[in-house]
Amino acid sequence: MENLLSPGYQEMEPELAIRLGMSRTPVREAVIRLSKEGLVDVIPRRGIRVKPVSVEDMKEIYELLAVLEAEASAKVAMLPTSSLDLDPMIKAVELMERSLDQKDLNTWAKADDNFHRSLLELCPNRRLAQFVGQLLDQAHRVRMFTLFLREIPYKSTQEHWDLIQDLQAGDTLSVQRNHRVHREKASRELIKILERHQLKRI
Amino acid sequence: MENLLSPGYQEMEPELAIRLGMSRTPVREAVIRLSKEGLVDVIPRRGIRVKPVSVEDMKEIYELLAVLEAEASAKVAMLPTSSLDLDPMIKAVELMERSLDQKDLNTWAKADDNFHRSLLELCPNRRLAQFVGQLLDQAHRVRMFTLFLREIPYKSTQEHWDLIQDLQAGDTLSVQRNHRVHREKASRELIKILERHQLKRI
DNA sequence: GCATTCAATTGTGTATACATTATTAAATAC
DNA sequence: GTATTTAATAATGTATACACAATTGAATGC
Repeated sequence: MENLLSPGYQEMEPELAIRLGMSRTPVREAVIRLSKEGLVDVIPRRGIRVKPVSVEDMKEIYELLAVLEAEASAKVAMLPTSSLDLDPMIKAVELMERSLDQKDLNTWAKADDNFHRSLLELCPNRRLAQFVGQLLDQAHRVRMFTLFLREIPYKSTQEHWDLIQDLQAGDTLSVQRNHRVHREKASRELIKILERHQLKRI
Repeated sequence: MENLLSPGYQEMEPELAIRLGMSRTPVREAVIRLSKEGLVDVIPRRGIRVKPVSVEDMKEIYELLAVLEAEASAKVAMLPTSSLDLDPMIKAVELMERSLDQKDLNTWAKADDNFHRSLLELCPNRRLAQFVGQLLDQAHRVRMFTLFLREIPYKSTQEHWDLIQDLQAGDTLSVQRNHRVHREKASRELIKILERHQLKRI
């Protein structure tokens, strides 16, 4: 359903339409949407290009995730516990644990993504949630790519449990700090891998 | 160039096309773009609606502006002073002062907007800058509306000079705190006006 | 041989036409 | 008279067609 076209891939509107078996109209409309989401570039008369995500891009994205997810967490922690359904997040972390046991990194990554998106659903600031969702989309390809190049993320699971506990306790400041640290750590590791493997653009 | 259609205004694609004197295709494409920017809603079979901005929306927007503009300022303050061109910002504040002397609030508002957007241009995190730009767009209509309902913003000018000084001094933490406080203050005043005048949606 | 201009090809933007689906209104049955 | 079903209307999504603009290549002039 995604990632069918490689990064850097570039072709013109009419060719894309033929490849996708539809007319130019829906292709154009999809391209407008995708370019607004920052996933493709439209270079007039040169074609539509699947945006390769650079190391610099990942630094930008994770810098924003650190600030904004932490903010979102804090907002969620401020909600009355009665109206909080943390079940999806708990289920996600349980799946992370199980898949890690079986060394099924793909499932782990999906569960991790699920955890973060479930948290966003609880965030009352919808603009915040929606923008963070876009950032996660943009980072997705690179995360998938580095998934098998990184160490197995045993420690990460505990960090997620900690966030859940903070939310249950309604500890605004703690969850904000922990989430921020969580992303800053992830960022450092990711950048390290990208630079070690000379993966300038993915 | 903007604000031709009132908030809450709603009509179908074909009617919009006739009103704008063009075919449905460019209308559709514009609507897709505008909906991605959060300025209109597409309600299938009911029409395209110019999004009225509610008090809740403004709370969301200013909450994000407080965090993100402060972050952007901090990033700018971390840049080497040599590569920093603060001239547009200085010019903007000077214009704010002059227009305030002449009680020309429209010019003041434009200069104020210019100040904040000039700062964004300096921010190396382009995603951050672009998203904050969108938030400013969304808040624009309400700001214009409340412009003549608020007190004349004499104090605001000094706050802007302070930010410039922080940037010149490269004082990351100070500019971050000051910018955040600046927006939080603006937010409180705006919300107060909206609630006092019962302006639920603009 | 190089540069400039003109023509041909091709991509983009816009218009129009068509098919599909949803909603509303009308008609019939209970 | 009300409810359910069907038909008509109208909006959306997609396809096609056309006009314009830009780029590339060829041809001619210097």
